[in-house]
Amino acid sequence: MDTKAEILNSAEDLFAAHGPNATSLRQVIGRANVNLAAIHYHFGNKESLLRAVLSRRLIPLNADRLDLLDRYERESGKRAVSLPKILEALVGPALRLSRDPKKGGAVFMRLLGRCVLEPDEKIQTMLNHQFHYVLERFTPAFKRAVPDLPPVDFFWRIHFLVGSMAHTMADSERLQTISNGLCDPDDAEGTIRRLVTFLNAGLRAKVD
Amino acid sequence: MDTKAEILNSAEDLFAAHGPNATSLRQVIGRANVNLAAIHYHFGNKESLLRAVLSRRLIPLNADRLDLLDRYERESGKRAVSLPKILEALVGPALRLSRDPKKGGAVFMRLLGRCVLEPDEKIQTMLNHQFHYVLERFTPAFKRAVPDLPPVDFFWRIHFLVGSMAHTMADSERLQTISNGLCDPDDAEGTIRRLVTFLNAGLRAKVD
DNA sequence: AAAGTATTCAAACGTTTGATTCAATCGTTC
DNA sequence: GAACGATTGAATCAAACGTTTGAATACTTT
Repeated sequence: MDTKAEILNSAEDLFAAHGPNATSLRQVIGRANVNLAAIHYHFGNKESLLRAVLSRRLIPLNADRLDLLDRYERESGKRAVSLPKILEALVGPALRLSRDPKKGGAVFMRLLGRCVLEPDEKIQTMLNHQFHYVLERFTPAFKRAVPDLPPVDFFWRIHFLVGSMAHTMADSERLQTISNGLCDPDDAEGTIRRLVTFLNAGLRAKVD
Repeated sequence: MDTKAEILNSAEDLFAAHGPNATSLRQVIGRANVNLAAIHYHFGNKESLLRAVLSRRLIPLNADRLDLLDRYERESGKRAVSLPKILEALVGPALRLSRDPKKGGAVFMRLLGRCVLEPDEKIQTMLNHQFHYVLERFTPAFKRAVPDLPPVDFFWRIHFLVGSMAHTMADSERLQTISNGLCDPDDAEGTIRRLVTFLNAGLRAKVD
């Protein structure tokens, strides 16, 4: 039973560092100190292994997002939840992953961001399946918070939002490079605050 | 000499559709109807082929961006160029690629977006080398347009900007899916207008 | 037309990949 | 402790990968 967890942890690390497709199963077993056949015994194939790596953290993460939105909606009573709070419920749990090693830490956050931006169709459908019902719950909340935004522009801005969020999750090391170390990606709360501020303004922008 | 162009076009198509690493040279020669060795004869190896595919379009693109910024700066005289114009000079030429098949069209736009978001280090350094001097010219313009923004927040917001822009270039098909066909990614000017509006508001947001 | 260079071709190279096999070993249950 | 299913081990599979080779063909120059 330990073997299974070792494989998951090793795969998570390597998938996050080089991408799932650029990681071989032999690299995974190397770091996990297990036999190659163990992967196929416990997970069947590489695709299912990736699915398992993602699900382990993604299901609780999405639950966190929905719980947070629920809480904010309860607190607001009949009034619409404010846009920053909705954004906080969407991106907060994702970016706070990096602070909690039990939820995967910065490693899983990067993996998730990379998978969102990954061209591979199998990975896409894998994630869409998990993300669809999250977006379904958030969409009405967004529409209440910015009621004057035409649906077309709304979807476009959600698209821009996903890009910023995923890129921030996937590769904030690059930010450290271009800013000459000025920005600190490990400061989760600072990142969340800045991203929410940015997205809030972008989503509210007057349509022209 | 035709062979070389056929290889470039085929590689561009396939790299854009599935990512460079997920595309084999045998797929490339299949679409190009040339011999496998022709790739190594003309380009040396796969990495150099990708470099050639990118450079062919990227060098003119970045020149367009700098030209546009130059023009706006001339028009503004001593005053700072307005933020929407700077953004237009940065994202406009990139998103207008999709309208001009001679510059690579939507295919190259997607490839470029995907390479920006690609984890592979070789691709990263390849692009950074080309993008560095662009950012170097745009940074002072940005700082003049939003002078009250602290440097830390400035870099963070550029990071968010890159995420939105690259994601929009790489995968606006997804937008068509989640919007049920409501949004039209082929409308380049509409996309530019919406992205500039979004980014302009996000960059101007009051720091809290 | 001959010589010389540039290009194309089929074939093979050595490696790596995900997956499979089957015997050996472990842990539990009777 | 014998019997049993669950798990691990070493070895191997066919397929695909990027790259290389050397002979064959096309093109240019003389």
